[in-house]
Amino acid sequence: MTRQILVTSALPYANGPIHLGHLVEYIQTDIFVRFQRLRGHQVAYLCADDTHGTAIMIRAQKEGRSPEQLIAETAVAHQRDFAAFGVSFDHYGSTNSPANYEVCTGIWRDLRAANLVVERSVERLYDPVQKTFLADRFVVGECPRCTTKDQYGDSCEACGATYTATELKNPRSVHSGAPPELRLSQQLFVKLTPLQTFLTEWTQRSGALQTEIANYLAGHFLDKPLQDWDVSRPAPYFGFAIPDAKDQFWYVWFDAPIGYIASTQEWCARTGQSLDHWWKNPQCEIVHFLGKDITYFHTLFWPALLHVGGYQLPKRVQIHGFLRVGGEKMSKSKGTFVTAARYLEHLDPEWLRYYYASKLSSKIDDLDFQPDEFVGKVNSDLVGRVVNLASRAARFVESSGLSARYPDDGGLFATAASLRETLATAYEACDFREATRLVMTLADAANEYVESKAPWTLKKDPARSAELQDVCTVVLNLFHQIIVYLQPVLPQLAAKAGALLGSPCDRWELVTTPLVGTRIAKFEHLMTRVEVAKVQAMFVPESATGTTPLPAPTTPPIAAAVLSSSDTLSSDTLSSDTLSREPLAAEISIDDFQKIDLRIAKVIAAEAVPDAKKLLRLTLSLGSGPTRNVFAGIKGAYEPDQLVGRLVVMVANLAPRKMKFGMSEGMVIAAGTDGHVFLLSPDVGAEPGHRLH
RNA sequence: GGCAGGAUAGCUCAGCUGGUUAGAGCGGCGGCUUCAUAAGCCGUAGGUCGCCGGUUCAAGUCCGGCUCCUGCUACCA
Repeated sequence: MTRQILVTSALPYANGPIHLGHLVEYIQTDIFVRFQRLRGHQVAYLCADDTHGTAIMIRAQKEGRSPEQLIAETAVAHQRDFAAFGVSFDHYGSTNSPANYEVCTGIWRDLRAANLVVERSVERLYDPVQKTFLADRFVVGECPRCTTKDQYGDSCEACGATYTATELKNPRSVHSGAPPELRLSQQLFVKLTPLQTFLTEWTQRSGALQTEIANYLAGHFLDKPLQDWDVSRPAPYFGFAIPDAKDQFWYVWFDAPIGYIASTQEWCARTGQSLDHWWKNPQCEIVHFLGKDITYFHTLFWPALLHVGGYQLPKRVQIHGFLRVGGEKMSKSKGTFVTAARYLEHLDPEWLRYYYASKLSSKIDDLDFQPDEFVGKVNSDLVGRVVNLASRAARFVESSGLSARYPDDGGLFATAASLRETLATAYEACDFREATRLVMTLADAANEYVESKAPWTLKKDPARSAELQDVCTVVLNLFHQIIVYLQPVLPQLAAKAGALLGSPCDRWELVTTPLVGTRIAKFEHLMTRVEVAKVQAMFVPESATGTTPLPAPTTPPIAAAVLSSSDTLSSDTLSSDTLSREPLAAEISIDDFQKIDLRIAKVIAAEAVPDAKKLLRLTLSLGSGPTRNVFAGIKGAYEPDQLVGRLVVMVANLAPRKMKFGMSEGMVIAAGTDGHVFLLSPDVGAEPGHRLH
């Protein structure tokens, strides 16, 4: 049965660029969407920019232009980034559109008709310079309890006190610096208590929500009367003026989710469809993808609005966690706040799609980007196992094509085909980690098959050419199945593989029918390997280009240490003020220090490396155990002969590093910079193997 | 402060309603192979399942307490 599915990703705020954190959501949604399309279902994937609110208004003002100019520019950038990552929206709108105003007005009318709108006078903070009301977080001052400076208007990060913004000492607007005033504002509220029974029923029993979310709502909001929701903001405000209220605008969170409907309407108008067919049709499954930070809006207010407006409620709200990098929050100063654009300067978008897929489950857990793991997944899973299959087989059948009949493969093809329901279940549940894991077991089986049939041996015997063709037919068919299964994750790879095999990989059921008798195109690499250095290069601290000191690298210690071996030695000439030239790194714990195993080592042999400008090859002894081969960038400062026999300090547990001239199994500690390098020596008595504490 | 989650091999995670010697992938180590983008195959070592107590014939799994981590927190619940 063909399903009709409307899918949305949360609307990105038009106040900043798309970054790797956003992409967790858009890639996750896109994989789901492409999976459904692959299965032959009718899918509409909709999104839009979220354009209203104080933040955008203030920023545009600061930049001396209109909010419309700002959001127009952002819209272009956002859509360019999404396209680059293969996010396949059917339509991308804007909440600042006539369509959105129309839908907002309709729902507003329904709220009024249901008697759910009430007016109330509220005391609010006002910035007299910017002439705008201020949310609590736009007011800073000293904590009234502990007097810590620069605390926001709601709570103190130092002592944990909570208070209202008016209690701050020396309060000031973050926009203008002016002390805020208190002013009365007539605001409009949506009453939610009349909808409480409905919301309780829907959140707890519809099955649309993940269990954690249902529990959260039950224990936090639905256990007591829901508060009325303040949906208006006084002028000036960048947004839609409420048609039947003077100088009041809809709060951005009122019109933002309505943007889902408005975007659909624009798409329907463009393609000659009916909006009701998508939003008022019980047969249509509405699925929202969003981050956990906006759970509350999408699981209480939004269903309330839909309910009152007579729209279908979401069949499913799929909530995901946040992206972390190296176990920490993304940070601009640490360089881990990576925009989509910066990623694209260094790396292939399909790598990220696969990496995220391999980590995503339907849980709400945060997802941690780990550079080493990223490299491992791409190189080992995609290049080493999947793409390698085509690489191992395609060349043997470039002239002959595939066998006319599918040969006996011991049941491999049938087994892979029979996995399709299990895989479909995993994709359907957004358990992409499980899906990719299962596909990799198929790739393993296929590689074992190659090994057991040894086509390279068959090739040497012209009498066995038919057998060779059969083996390659099997391998390429297994490859084809794998690619079809991965198509939602890797659409570009699927397109390239389709061209190679002369058959598209665009329908799920293709995995049940072997390709036979077709020609195979000349083999070209389908995907390149990724190098660690390229991933590291992406993490550039924001301050790196300025004059502020570089913070300690957050990249894994291995990579950082490897970089340091060349960086410190190749940097500029010695400065008179060495400390300011290379400022102190961030503080570390004793545990951090103890990870580094520094040892006394004896130089057994030293020689210049031919063709290397700066390197000496050292053979180091730690007293016992095997000697270490270490390349050190000290050629300009030391003669090999003078080093033999002396003691040095080395990092003994540094991961071996493959260098152009061989493996380097450690790092020799030295001070100074290029041309002025000074090795460290212990006092008399220290022996090779001694650890430094 | 409140609330929702989490803690299982070096890393990322599976372990359903309690039931044989706790699993997978990656990484490590050893061997094999050379068709392939130094890719592949085989083998192997790693865990007092955060801590304490309880229920039970039986607990990673259930209950209580504790510790630590993470997130959310609207005009703050």
